[in-house]
Amino acid sequence: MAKSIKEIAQELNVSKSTVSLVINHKAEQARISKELERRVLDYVEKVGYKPNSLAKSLATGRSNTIGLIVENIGDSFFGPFALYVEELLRKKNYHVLYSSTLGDPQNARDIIDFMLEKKVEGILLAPTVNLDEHQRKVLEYKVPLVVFDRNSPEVATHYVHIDNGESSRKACLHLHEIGCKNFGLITIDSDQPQMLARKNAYLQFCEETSMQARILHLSYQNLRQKGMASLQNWVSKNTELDGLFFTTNYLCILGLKSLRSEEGKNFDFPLFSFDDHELFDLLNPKISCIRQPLEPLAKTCVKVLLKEIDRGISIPREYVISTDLIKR
Amino acid sequence: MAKSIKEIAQELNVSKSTVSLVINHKAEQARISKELERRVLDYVEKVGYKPNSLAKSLATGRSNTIGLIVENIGDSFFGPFALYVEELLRKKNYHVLYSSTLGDPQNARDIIDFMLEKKVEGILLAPTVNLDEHQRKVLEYKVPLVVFDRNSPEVATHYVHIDNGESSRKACLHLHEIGCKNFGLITIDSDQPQMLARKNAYLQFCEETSMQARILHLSYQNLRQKGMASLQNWVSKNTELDGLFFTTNYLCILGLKSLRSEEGKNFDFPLFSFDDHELFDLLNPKISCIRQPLEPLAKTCVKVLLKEIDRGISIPREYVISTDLIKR
DNA sequence: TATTTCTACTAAAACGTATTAGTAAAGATA
DNA sequence: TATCTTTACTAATACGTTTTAGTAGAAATA
Repeated sequence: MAKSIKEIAQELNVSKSTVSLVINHKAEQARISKELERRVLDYVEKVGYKPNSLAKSLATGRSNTIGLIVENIGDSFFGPFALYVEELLRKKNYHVLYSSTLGDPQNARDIIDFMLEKKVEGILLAPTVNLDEHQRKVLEYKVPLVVFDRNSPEVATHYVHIDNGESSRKACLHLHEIGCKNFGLITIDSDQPQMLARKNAYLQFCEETSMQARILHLSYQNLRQKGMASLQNWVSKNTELDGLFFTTNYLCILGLKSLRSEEGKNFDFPLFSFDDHELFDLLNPKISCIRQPLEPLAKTCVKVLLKEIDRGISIPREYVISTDLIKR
Repeated sequence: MAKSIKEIAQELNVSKSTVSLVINHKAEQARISKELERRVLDYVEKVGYKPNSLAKSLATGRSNTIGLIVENIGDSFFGPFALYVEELLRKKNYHVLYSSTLGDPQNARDIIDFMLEKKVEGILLAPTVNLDEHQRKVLEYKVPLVVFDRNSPEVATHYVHIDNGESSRKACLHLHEIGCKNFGLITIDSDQPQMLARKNAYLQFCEETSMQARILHLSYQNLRQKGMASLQNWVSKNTELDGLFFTTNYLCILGLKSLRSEEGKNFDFPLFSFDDHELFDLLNPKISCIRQPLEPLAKTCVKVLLKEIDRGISIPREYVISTDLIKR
């Protein structure tokens, strides 16, 4: 069905080179006559020629594809983020090969390998833990790499992120201002740097204000099943609590669900979420939050990556995007 | 950095064929001696050989990639759906080249062309309107195509979907049962078949029960800006309304936001959404809904597509997945 | 008229792999 | 010892492009 340049050339009684040159708008520079150019162009149009991208990439070394590696394409942060990325890249004639790691380093490694094999021209990565080796590998292969959302301090890459510490501090101040003098922190039990930064800012705040630190660590594994129970348990034990700060929106949602399901026992203290959610402004209690501005985040990632691709790999830098405090 | 088979062969003083055969576990069938096999294997391991997928695909005709074309990877239906698809395909050693059409047929056509050029082995498509030609093109190119969520009746493809009419009818019956005798329908102003089916079932229901049909059509363009106003306006004009049926969840969310923002004027009739949402069970008023079971949907899509890829293109069939009515 | 320069192309090599037909050497058979 | 098999490989071709060096013929120059 799909004709190749070779076939087209035979059918037109010209050489493959001629056809290729014409197709790639190099007729003029290769001194192909206008007549022949037209003849080729018309025929190509007529048979509906579609280039074989694989062969093309093999010959040129360019795949026009970039890899996007997120934690979970289905969640309310990465999904919309991915959409922005795709839109921005579409304009530059790039396409996206994406994959979700689900936080599993082995998945992440497989994905990176696959993308290197596919000869993506650059990779946009939200790393899992234990991914240093593979990030170095990408760099060794001279494939531009931009890391976002979190990073490994041990690997020197371009890194686009929000200021987690500062944002977390803003959150604490806000809670304090509206009267919470004993709010607790609910976070995920992992050493993802961005989570640690959020937690540390809270700890620091506690120290400064002499507030007692109350932290619940939940594990990402079977969060749905075990998380709710431990959260309920923890809250009912810590009766002095007068506010909750969730270090990410899915924890906040979990919190809402578990606290809600305890009928009767209506808690009435403020909840705060790191990361907004489409429906947070419809809920009561009202949920204030830190919002990561997705579009600037995506724009910066794409801009930095494309620059690396165009101009060659440069000295790694950090790009900090400031967050918004949404009071509700 | 990345060594090729050719280089490896030279460095080992053997032929390219030998290296290739060993790498592809065909040493035995090609009667390569165990010793040489080991030698090659060790060396390949040592230099960290990574095959060039492009060259490989060019030679074998297999890309191990499938294309996934959705409307919006960032939304709460397609995002999680995509995650399921990816997971299922990962197990079969396939990867995903995805793209969002945003409902724009021209985007969709570009995406399809790109995927054909990339030699994806199959395409999973949620079509936009006016995409018949390009769907036929995919079929002409002998690339397996499975369409989901919506289809064009004019093109014969495998089609995985829920029964929109029947589900919509279930929704109407539910609303009727809980006492709504005058509920209206809010839908999108487009001729997407699944939306039409939902609307038609409502109309049919109206006829059967002699309920007056009240329908508001909103346009997808600048929904966010204009939609809220027209919705508020419509609801306040139709004072007899005692329930609202939204034909999709983003409309329902829009509805919630616009109705909510009218302070004071608290409406207290039931809302029903076609498509669930992560947070619907946390809202009040409680939102009942039709839930499309994402996992079965994704499983069926993937299964059908892989079968087509394996066994060759077969006569198009429809696969209907039944929905759940979630009462809240 | 002999040489140079243009014109309008084409031949050939390259990208990195898979695959099939072929082959030299050793071993088995008669 | 002459022929057939088997062993252990390799040479050659193909996949579909891009790109560079080359070339035959015409036109211009000397």
